[in-house]
Amino acid sequence: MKDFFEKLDEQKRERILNAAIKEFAYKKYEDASTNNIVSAAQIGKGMLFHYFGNKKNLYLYLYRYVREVMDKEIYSRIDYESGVLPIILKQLAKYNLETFKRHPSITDFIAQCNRETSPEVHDDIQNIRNERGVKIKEDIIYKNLDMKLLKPEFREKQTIKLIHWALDGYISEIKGSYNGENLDQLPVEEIMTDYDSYMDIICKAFYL
Amino acid sequence: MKDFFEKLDEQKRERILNAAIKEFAYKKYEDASTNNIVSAAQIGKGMLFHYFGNKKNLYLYLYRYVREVMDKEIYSRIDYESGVLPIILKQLAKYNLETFKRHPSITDFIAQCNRETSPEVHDDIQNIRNERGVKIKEDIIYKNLDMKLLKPEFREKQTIKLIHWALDGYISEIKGSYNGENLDQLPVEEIMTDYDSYMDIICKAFYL
DNA sequence: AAAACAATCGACCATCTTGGTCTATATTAT
DNA sequence: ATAATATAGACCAAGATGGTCGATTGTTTT
Repeated sequence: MKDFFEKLDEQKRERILNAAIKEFAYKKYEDASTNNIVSAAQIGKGMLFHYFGNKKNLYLYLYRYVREVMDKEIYSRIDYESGVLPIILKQLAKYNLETFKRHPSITDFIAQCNRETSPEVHDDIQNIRNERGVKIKEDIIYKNLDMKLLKPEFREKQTIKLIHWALDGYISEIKGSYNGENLDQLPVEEIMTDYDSYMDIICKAFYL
Repeated sequence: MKDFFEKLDEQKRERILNAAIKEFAYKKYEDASTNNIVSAAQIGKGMLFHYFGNKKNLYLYLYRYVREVMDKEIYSRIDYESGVLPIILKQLAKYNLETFKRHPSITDFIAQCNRETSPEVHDDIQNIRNERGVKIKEDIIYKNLDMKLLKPEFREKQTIKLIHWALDGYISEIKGSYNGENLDQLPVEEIMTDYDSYMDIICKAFYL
């Protein structure tokens, strides 16, 4: 059934994926409209149901898909060895932006899924979530940090949180400013250069 | 017409306001449902239209209302004199939390209004917005800062942004964790004590 | 070229939701 | 008791919903 979908050429497949992810990202399951999806994806209505059978299947397919993307494109690529938070966060930021470029609404979609309470899909999401242990980003980061690299007066968990919030702030601003159009030309390398200068300030302030 | 509404006892009035603000906060104007509002506010459907005439009037009334609240309860109370960013941000944070307590979705509602593209209300919002000059929070803050209070090596705009993001991060986390229930017991004073300890770290790191 | 097969569209369906109305009932004031 | 006001929710036409299906187009296979 979904074989039909997976055999589509990449362009069309991603058009459908992104249209659907976007629709589900900003509405609860029940409010999301398959009509909006097909019209944004520029396909006939019949096709969506030919590929996925029904709304619920589509939704669960998307959830599995984005989880896999996040895992493969981001989390599994992080190198925690340095023990320096800004270095770890920079990797996260970079891979995150690259994924954002392909699937702009992916983060919001996942957040929406986690909030989802619709009885029709709630349990299924929980099940998929538990299939593989949920990688809780923050826990993994915190466990791999070397606090001795911080200046002595800053060796507290609160410092870690502040650094996290500060550097995430920059990425959020970038994402916010690219809401909409020219996304395929998002200059990741350039952004990472700016990221470095923020990182330098943080390191100068908190690290030895 | 809306006199009827304003003469309601406070409890009911705020129930209606919050139900409506919440409904409009997370959906575009066209997707927001007056049915959801009346059922959340526990009033009959007729009443909503008795008070506001129609959906659009309700929406614009809300927008005027929240703008006034934000102005009166937050922006106009800030004292910029110290020129020290964390001190200014702390005031913002405190007043913000108090407002959040009364109207949990107010910030999201305003954000949604600013994004709003529905032709039926877009222009009206812009007009209300321009009635009084928009106070752009960040501009006012930046203009009143005394950079000489920072350690010399940190006297850059980037430092300011980092501090801003970092401290806003704490407030966002608090707001996120109180999503839903026990909001009337949100311990603002206690939170501000924690805020102080984050503030201290920032000051120790960046200020003389 | 014909026939067989697959991919695609969008009109169509019953059902539900929408913003808004209006009548019938409570409640209050006189 | 009467008049005036406040309230609820059944009801309406219009539109949107998830899902179906016959018709059409495009691509192979013969």
